[in-house]
Amino acid sequence: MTSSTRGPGQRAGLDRTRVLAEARALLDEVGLVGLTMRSLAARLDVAPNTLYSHIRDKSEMVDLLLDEVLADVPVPTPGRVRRDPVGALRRMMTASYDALLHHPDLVPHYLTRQGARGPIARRLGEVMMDALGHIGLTGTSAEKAMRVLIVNTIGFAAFSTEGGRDAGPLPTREVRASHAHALDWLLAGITGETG
Amino acid sequence: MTSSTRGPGQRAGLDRTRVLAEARALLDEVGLVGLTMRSLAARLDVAPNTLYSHIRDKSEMVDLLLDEVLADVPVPTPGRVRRDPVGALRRMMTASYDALLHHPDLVPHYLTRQGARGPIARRLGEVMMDALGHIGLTGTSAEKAMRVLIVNTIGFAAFSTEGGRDAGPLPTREVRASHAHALDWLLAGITGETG
DNA sequence: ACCTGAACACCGTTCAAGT
DNA sequence: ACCTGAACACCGTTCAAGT
Repeated sequence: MTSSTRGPGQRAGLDRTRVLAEARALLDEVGLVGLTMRSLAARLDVAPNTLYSHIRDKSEMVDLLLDEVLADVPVPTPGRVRRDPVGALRRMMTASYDALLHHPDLVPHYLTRQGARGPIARRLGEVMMDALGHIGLTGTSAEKAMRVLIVNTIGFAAFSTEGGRDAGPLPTREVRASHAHALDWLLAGITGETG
Repeated sequence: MTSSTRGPGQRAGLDRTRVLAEARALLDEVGLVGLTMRSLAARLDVAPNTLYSHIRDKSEMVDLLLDEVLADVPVPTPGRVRRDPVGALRRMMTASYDALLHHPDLVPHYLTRQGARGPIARRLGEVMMDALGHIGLTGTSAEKAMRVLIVNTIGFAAFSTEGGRDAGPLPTREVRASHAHALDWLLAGITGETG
């Protein structure tokens, strides 16, 4: 079951996407602590070092998983962003908060590692800059506003998930309300910036 | 040098405070990644398992270090808090931000673990609640405001120190400015809460 | 190109024993 | 009470070799 009889040279039918899909599944089951190169290899029924044929190292794998989480965040259309930029920002940040809550273990890494720097995260960043532009912010002040919103979201997501996957039914209502409240305060500050 | 010739039963003159002091020194030198039970034992010139005579496990040690970092935050006097509660909050959060920046590796743990729950952190929390009370907030709304301010500070500290101890001369000016700006927006929202 | 066996250089922690 | 040797159950990663 754990390691079949397969000699060197005999394929196991693995590819990069399969490895990543199984990594995500394993992450959901056992958390980041349980997601080791060796446990992932066991699940795929290959030797641990086989993974290095498909992935550079563990940190690359984690980075890819981080970006995938953000795929659950709906991207508003340019028209919608133009018509209601503040609402678009509010929805994006709330959806991001919810997406992050589904993967408590990963959250701290968004703040630590360059984290949200994969293609999906970059796309979200572009849309945010677009929305801020419609509010009247550009350049460094827009970047500052974006940082503020991102930190608020990731910070509260991390705060909501203390202790990883053991701390009760995920978003204690109070913390979720705090995130929404802080978001409003920040958006008020950001829009007031231009007046 | 690394391991002297000492038989079982022969004391090394260790105690809990000495262990913690040396752990903090080692942390400053090599970062959290380099702070292992074995490296700390080597520095103290004892066997690795000796540490368990003075500390329950590694997580307890990290928790104690987390709390120690906050000792650098000046606690305002009750009179000062009464006279200028908003200013007191601003100074406390800014000082906390700066203190956290001195220990980049530790920052994510303040959001992840119950983190800031040691005696020093609890004392700071009490003073914050006192200040919020003078502004006019009590109960759950005061707790919400406190959460918002704490998340903002820790979040930006984490954001300031991407990649731990390798990312340039610590606070990129822009991020530090963002923290100050967000702090003002949040304090404005908090004080507006009561009007 | 994909996979293996074997090994390297580590971890945190426990257990029994010594003084 | 404090410390040791030895061991357990792990890690991530590399290297040479096989098809």
